[in-house]
Amino acid sequence: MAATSRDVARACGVSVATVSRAFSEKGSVAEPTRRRILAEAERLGYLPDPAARRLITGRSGNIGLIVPDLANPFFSDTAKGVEREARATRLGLFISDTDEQDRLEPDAVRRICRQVDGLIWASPRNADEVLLQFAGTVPTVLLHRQLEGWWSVSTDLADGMRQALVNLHSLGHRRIAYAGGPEQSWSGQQRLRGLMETSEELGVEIMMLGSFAPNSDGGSMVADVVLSRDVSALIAYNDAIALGALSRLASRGVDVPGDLSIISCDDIAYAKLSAPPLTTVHVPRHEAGAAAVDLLQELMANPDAPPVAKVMATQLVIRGTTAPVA
Amino acid sequence: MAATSRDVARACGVSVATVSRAFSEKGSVAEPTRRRILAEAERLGYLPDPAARRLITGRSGNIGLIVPDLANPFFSDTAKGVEREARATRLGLFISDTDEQDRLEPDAVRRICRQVDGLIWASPRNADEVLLQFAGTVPTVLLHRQLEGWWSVSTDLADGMRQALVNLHSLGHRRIAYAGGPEQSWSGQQRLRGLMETSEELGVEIMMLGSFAPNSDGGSMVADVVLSRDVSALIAYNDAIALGALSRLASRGVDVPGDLSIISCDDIAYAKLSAPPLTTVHVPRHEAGAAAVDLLQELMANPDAPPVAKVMATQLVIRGTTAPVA
DNA sequence: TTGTAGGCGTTATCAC
DNA sequence: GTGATAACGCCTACAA
Repeated sequence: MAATSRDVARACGVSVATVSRAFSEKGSVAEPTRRRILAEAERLGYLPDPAARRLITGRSGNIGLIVPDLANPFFSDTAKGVEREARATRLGLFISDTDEQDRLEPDAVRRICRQVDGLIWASPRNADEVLLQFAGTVPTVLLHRQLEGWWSVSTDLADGMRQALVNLHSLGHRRIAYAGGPEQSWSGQQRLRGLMETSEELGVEIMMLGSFAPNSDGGSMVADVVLSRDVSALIAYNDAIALGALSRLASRGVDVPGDLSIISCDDIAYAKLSAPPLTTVHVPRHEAGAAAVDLLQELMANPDAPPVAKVMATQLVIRGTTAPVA
Repeated sequence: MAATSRDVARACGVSVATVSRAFSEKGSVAEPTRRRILAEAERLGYLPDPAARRLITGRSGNIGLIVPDLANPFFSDTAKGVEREARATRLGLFISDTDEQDRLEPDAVRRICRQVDGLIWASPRNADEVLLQFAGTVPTVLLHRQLEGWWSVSTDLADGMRQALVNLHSLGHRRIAYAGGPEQSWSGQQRLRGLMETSEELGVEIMMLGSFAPNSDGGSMVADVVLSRDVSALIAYNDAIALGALSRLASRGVDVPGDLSIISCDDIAYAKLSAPPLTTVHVPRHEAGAAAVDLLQELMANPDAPPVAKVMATQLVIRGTTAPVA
């Protein structure tokens, strides 16, 4: 059995209250007494029980993170950013993965919210109403998504798409296709908005190829579809699709970027390792995750502050899958 | 403020004890009473407070996972397996990433162990002594590693290396190099053992290229080193190294597998998307993660049971980076 | 600066 | 089957 504050108190000849104060960092304890207590605690292996502490203070020192898929590099990088910042600020981290199933999210929130002081919720596709049902339950920062009245950290995908389109346009491309991802995706809508606005601006029309699974299998399908159309450039929803497409295109003997230029979105680690390396819109996932923790701390410290919606910049990274139009 | 058992009790005209029993699934409560309580609880939004429950029962319903790097696909796939199985068995999951720094692990364990009923610890490189110092602290299952007297789930990398070497040998390769990873790595030692035993068996000698960072940058270095040696095949520590090498080799105009065959280890998602796709030893990370949760549950249910060291099979997957020797 | 005492929300132990 | 009550380990007025 682990030592309790009583054990330490007895061993030091003080009361449990003094032991508690010695550990709460702010109660006033005579310096020699504190040192004696800390030493004795160390010797006995005593640390305050988080559950007991939580019961009375109402705070657990933990935060929660809900993501659709930890095995997806986009989200594992995000989670890493959250984890690192949480660790740096001495917060414990609870993680729940919902296996890309929106309907599991409410249960995940319910199961997690009593154990944490705040929640970071990456819900790319769930309906606003589902989120709203948890308003006020637990301090929450949305990640990779915005919602009126909520705290959030998102990335400027609309501008990312603008950069992509402007770049293709300046390379002379006029017949450009877009392969979209899941239709309900919030960030997908931002991409679309950026694409629409910019295509109007530039006076180019974009051929919509439809909605694809945001993974390499979806990418294979994209490759076959795009070859059936008369386009010189492709913008893909994300790197996974682009990598899948690239692989399929190679096996069909298509030269990238000679026959077709490709730009995608995310800039995951393997984007730079493909042949040729992907030109892609860098999305600062790690930084977004860390920022979400910072915002959450603000929110937890001041629950009545007006919501902050932080938007992080994206940046086109030009590599090997784009070239001037033939 | 959330409703408490007292609120529900009052609303139902019963005692808190009965409410508690209605939620503990096994206490005897008259069926109509239970239904009334559950309905009222639902209405009030009552759920037992996990902290209070933990304080008295001593169990939290949570488990912990410690991994070196969540952003590394090897570990994020592992974590995903853990998460999914934990969710399936209704266990909460605490995650701590140690940023590949062994010295952070003890602190991570200490901070996590009071909040969980059991721990899954992926420590590829830390010294046995560091682990032993936590013996008996909290039910623990080691992951991707074995240690005498401990519960563990690992994968048979020695056999994986045997399969790789036998395959290269049967393709006619005799001048074979090995690019290793971190030297203290437990799984690295298993790879080495498999390589040694099999090379002796087959009567081929293996050229040791040394120790490299297990990421794509390490792979670039491997590429340059291997080109300075007279070999026809390369075995790489993991896919990240192989992918980095492949990329570098392509830019140096080396034909894979024409000039050089490559086999690596792990079979991460992007292994099949490179050009050519990687021949690699499949390591069942997801399954290993899930198995660790199962084992941990056994251990938690019966802390005095003799330790189980589960070893999962690996399997060579032949794709495009290997060919008969020129 | 330190001690005393009450209570956080739940479960376990008894009676009834 | 149900109710009263004492823990669980800690924090926090309040008193000294």
